[in-house]
Amino acid sequence: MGLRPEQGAAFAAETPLTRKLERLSALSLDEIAVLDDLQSSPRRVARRRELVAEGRRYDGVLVLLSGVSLRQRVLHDGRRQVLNVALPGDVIGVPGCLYENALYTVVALTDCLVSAVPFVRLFRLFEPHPRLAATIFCSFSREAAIYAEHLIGVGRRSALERVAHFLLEMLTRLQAVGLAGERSFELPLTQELMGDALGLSVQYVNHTLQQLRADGLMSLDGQQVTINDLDALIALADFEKSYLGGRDLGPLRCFNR
Amino acid sequence: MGLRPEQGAAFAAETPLTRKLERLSALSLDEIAVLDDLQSSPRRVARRRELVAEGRRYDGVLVLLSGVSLRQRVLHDGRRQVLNVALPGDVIGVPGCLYENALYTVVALTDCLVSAVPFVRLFRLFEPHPRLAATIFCSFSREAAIYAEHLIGVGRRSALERVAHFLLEMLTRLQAVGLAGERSFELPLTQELMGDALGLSVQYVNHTLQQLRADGLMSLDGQQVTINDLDALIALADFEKSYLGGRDLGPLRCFNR
DNA sequence: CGTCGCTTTGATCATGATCAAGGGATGTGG
DNA sequence: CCACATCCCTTGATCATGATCAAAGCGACG
Repeated sequence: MGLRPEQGAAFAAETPLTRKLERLSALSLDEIAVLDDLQSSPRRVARRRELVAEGRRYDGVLVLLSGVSLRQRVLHDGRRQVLNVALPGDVIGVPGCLYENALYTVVALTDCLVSAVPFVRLFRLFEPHPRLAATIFCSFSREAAIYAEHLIGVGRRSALERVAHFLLEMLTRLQAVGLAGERSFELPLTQELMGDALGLSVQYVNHTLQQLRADGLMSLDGQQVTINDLDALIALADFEKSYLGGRDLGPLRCFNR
Repeated sequence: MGLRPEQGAAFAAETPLTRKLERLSALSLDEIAVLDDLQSSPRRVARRRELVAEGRRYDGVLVLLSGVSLRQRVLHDGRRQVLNVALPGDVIGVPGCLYENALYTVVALTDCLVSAVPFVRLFRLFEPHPRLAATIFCSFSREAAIYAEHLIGVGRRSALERVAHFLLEMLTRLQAVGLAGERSFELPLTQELMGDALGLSVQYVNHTLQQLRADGLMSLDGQQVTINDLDALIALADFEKSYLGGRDLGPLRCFNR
């Protein structure tokens, strides 16, 4: 569902991945065709199933076409850390699948549509499409920036700031793939999972959300989050969205000459 | 100092970077020559100077040849999060420099020797040396794994586990570039910086180190750390070193056929 | 010899965890 | 259609991990 709704459109960025990469640097029709080809023959994965299993070996990555999935690690005593939330357009398996044995588990939070891209196909882009390859590999490297930002949050932000930051990140990322409104979106995680992502207990996440609501910064109706005072929330969270996007991928400038 | 000590050696992995990449997959003499060339004309940077300034624009990355540097972010109110410790052989500027404006600051902890590698030169490797380019870009992507591991630590490990994990990571990484003994190394950070890396206060880091010493797991003499009971420390920290290395870079297998 | 940077110590405090339990929803099988 | 189960949110009480504040010791270095 939702896969290429406007099949007839002349040069629309059709898949979420194309859409995302387009935000980094303009793509040629040729490159878009290559990307589309990479995402052909998608596979359906049901809720709660594992997309990537820790310890297994993989020969490629997955592109998430629709749905939401979670990268996580469970420690021996059951404590869990959610490393990242993958939204449509995200690539699953970086960096976990770059190792002999996958480092993390990725589970489908909702039913997902994914397309497998073997490493061979990625590396074969080097020669005919160096610019596209560079764009893709830079976006892989940027993965690290999202983790770094989470690290800053978990390491040095208070619970309130963390939750606020998380909400802003979700809003921004969902907007980037057209899944959120101006100031509202549907929260894809339970409060327990938010806790596991933010290094907090369920109860404290709940408490914190109530605090944000009491302060009039946001409101919650079921899973529907509405940000009431965007500026105040941004100030509270010290949110700097540049790490999520940025118009022209800096390093790619050198292809323009 | 320490740069290419054995100039005459026939096929020694001479620079720390070559050494590191060699651990991922065997390099041809040709590829080693290219790497050496990338690292020619190093620049000296004094202690405390910034190698990368947050907000500035960069057109390449730096390879750290010798010395230690810190990637960090300072929040508006002065709280600091140390994101990573860069050791010889590490590439500085991923992912921070992949943005229009650098996301993080990198400061030299000791005097450093670095070599600048413009993005153009990296991308020019695609065509003549696809295998090498793949190795380099995969190692960039793996950067994310180190952050993810830190995230797990800061999010879900106790202070004791965190400090233990940090010590083990330093030991392993320093060994990889020949800067540590079997079970001892020189700690390149002050306790305050360790705190900023681990999301702890200075005093508590101190307290925790004393606890580890009292339990006979390690001993400390000035900056010299000695691990007394490696197995116990590994068990305590739930340390899984595969994220730091791993013999054959999984995705590169496809070049072998 | 004084100062600066770092470690150490101790006392007090607060953020956020844990434990325990109740309360809707939604779903499911009898 | 109802009993029951499950999943998730919510509330309150208590507890502990680790922060903060304050200050002293201790080299090294100019």
